[in-house]
Amino acid sequence: MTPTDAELEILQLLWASGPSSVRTINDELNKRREVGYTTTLKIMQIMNDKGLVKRDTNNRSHVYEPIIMEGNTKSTLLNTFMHNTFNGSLKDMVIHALGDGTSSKEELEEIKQLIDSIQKRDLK
Amino acid sequence: MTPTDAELEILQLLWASGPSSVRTINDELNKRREVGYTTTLKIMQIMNDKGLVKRDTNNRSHVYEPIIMEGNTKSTLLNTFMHNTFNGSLKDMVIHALGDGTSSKEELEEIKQLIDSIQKRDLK
DNA sequence: CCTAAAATACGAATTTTTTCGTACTTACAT
DNA sequence: ATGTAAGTACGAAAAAATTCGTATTTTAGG
Repeated sequence: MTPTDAELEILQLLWASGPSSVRTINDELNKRREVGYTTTLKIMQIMNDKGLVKRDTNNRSHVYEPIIMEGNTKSTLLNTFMHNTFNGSLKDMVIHALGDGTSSKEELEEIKQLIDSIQKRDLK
Repeated sequence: MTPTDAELEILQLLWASGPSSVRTINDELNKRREVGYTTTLKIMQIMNDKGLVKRDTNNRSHVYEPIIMEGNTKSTLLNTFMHNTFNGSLKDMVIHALGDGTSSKEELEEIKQLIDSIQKRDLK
């Protein structure tokens, strides 16, 4: 199951901070924009129903924790997006990502090294 | 204005094939999945209202043509996605795109060359 | 024990996007 | 001229995602 946008935003916080209460997450969200507490609560309950997270209900304030893995989830989302937008062409996507001139020298160099390390890995 | 998923799918066809009638586009879509003619018509009318395309109504069968540019549109979509999913980190995104081992040797090589050409370009 | 603060539960309203039915129009072949 | 095939127009239903109000529950402090 793949998360919606609102769910993804919360998952990112959970992945970054570890198990958290609704209060904590809602406070984080409200640093960015105004969101009602029950809105955040509801989304997190839905995520629980869907099996994206699990929760510990032992204490009054429930603690939510991601079940789905960050890496897998992002790869799936990326594949879907790449398919929809770039007809599945990684190269096309990279052209658009790098080609607008906003990438720094360092960033380009880093990415080349990244590819090198993948190529070395694949040899083994 | 950025297109929805259904709009993007149609835009891709228009970008690829040039100005087209609703009939043509709907036929293309139906090679992939079943879509009602009036559904396609409606989306294309909405796109016209939004200013994503323009249309020539001189003939009975109207001919639609994209107004928004393919490159710009895809870059915008990519930026939004990268922001939502990878916290704006191009490097993280590339890691996920390349790291799952599904990229061929050739593809990796091509992308390295792509980066090289960008680096050369940026020197000038 | 009682109250207030802070949670959860849950239905429902809203918003956005997609899909489609129906009415109307146009062009053409007979 | 007229029937039919192929369009367009448009409202509204359906589906998906988000937001929130209100009722209820829980807990800690006085």
